[in-house]
Amino acid sequence: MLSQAAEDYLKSIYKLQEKGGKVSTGVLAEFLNVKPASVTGMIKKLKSMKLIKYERYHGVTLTNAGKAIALEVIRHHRLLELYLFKALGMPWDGVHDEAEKLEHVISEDMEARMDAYLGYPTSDPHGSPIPDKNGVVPKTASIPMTSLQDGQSCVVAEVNDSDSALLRHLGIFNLYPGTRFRVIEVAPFEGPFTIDVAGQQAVIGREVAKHIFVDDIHDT
Amino acid sequence: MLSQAAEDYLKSIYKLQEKGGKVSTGVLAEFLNVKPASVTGMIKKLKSMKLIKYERYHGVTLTNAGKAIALEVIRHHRLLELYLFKALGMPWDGVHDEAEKLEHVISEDMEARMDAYLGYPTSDPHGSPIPDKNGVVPKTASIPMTSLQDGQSCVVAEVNDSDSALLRHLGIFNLYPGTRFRVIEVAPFEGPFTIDVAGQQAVIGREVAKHIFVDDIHDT
DNA sequence: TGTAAAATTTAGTTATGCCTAAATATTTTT
DNA sequence: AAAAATATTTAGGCATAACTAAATTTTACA
Repeated sequence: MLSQAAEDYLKSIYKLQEKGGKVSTGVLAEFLNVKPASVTGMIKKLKSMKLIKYERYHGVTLTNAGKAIALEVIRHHRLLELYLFKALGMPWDGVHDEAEKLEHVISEDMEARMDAYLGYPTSDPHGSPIPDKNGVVPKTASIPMTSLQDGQSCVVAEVNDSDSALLRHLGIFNLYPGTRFRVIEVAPFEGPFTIDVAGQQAVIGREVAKHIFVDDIHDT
Repeated sequence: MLSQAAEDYLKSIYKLQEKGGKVSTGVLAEFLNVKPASVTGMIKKLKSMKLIKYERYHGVTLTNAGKAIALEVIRHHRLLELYLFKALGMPWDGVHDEAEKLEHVISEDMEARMDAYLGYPTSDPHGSPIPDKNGVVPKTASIPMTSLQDGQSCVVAEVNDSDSALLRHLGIFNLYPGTRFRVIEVAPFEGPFTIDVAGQQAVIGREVAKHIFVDDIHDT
């Protein structure tokens, strides 16, 4: 069995790899809140297990075996988030931390039971896709809210799940996945977004908007 | 935060202490499947944290602080067992292993939500009492099945939860907590018990009977 | 293109929690 | 009550996964 630390490394590499191909030691260290020297150590171990490809000073990528494990852990995490949200009524800003601990310890049987209970869902409470049991990730096609223009209407597709204060803030405006809103105005010079959510006006700063992804865009 | 290993030691000391007062290094080592030398090491650590009382060569007992932690872990375990059984439909011979891993990682919030969902239960699927959130353990007054006589009728109160093969075996005869059965015959010379469960006859060996505890006994 | 800055790796340390082997204390037996 | 058997502790090691400090490699720019 793989250690929790190793699973976290693989999961993190997967997430960072999605943006840019190779993942550097420094970026991974920053993401995992450890020192770069510690990352080098774990990298060697993961390489010896053939879970990553690695050359000194040149970053890492996952092998197929490594990717499979990363997706399994992500699947656990997202299924757990949705399960805790729906079955136990946990607030959407609380499920991430709980899932972060549980994802490493649940059995395949428990995974399957949650999956069935939830009706084989494809996304978690924050809109992130849930890989299926074969590691296939449902396709999503959302764009950052920051690229919206005045007058455009859209639906919240996904929000960053790791910052619970941000999630509480979005909850106040009802900005959950599935919620439609319309951009009233984008203030010039990288200013905030004034939007209309179900008749209510809200002002969303750039920093917040960066963490919101939307789709189904219409000009009005 | 206390390590999982430390929590397991405290939980084990609590369970062993229930039978005989002080817990010896050897008994604890056997129970935890580690070597006595390892136990000595952990004991020193727990003593320095004031969670146990200990004198070289003379066994350990829990302090109030240690007992509180032990009961918290046991509460997690038993709530989880019942939750997995009722909410996810896990078989009663599977919940122990899953709970064993989860008990160390769930939050107080999750504990409270499961407790509420289950209606503040007082016993788990194997009939073991669930300590309340203040560490108060519901009183039970069951006796070992091995002390039953011919013709006595009783109700299953509690069965040992850690041996899943045993639990599967009992499941075949419907010997769950709450099930009433009658002793038809106790074979002489430490022989097996022939019993009647809802009209069905079953033969239960001594070794199995040792793990079954019963109450509400009537002579018929 | 050479040098300074930045990133990364190596080397050596720490803490946990387990192990074996040897030493020591306690208990049982004769 | 001494010897033998049993239990426990000490001493020294190992693996994991983090750390700091120093050395090395890469990159960026002057």
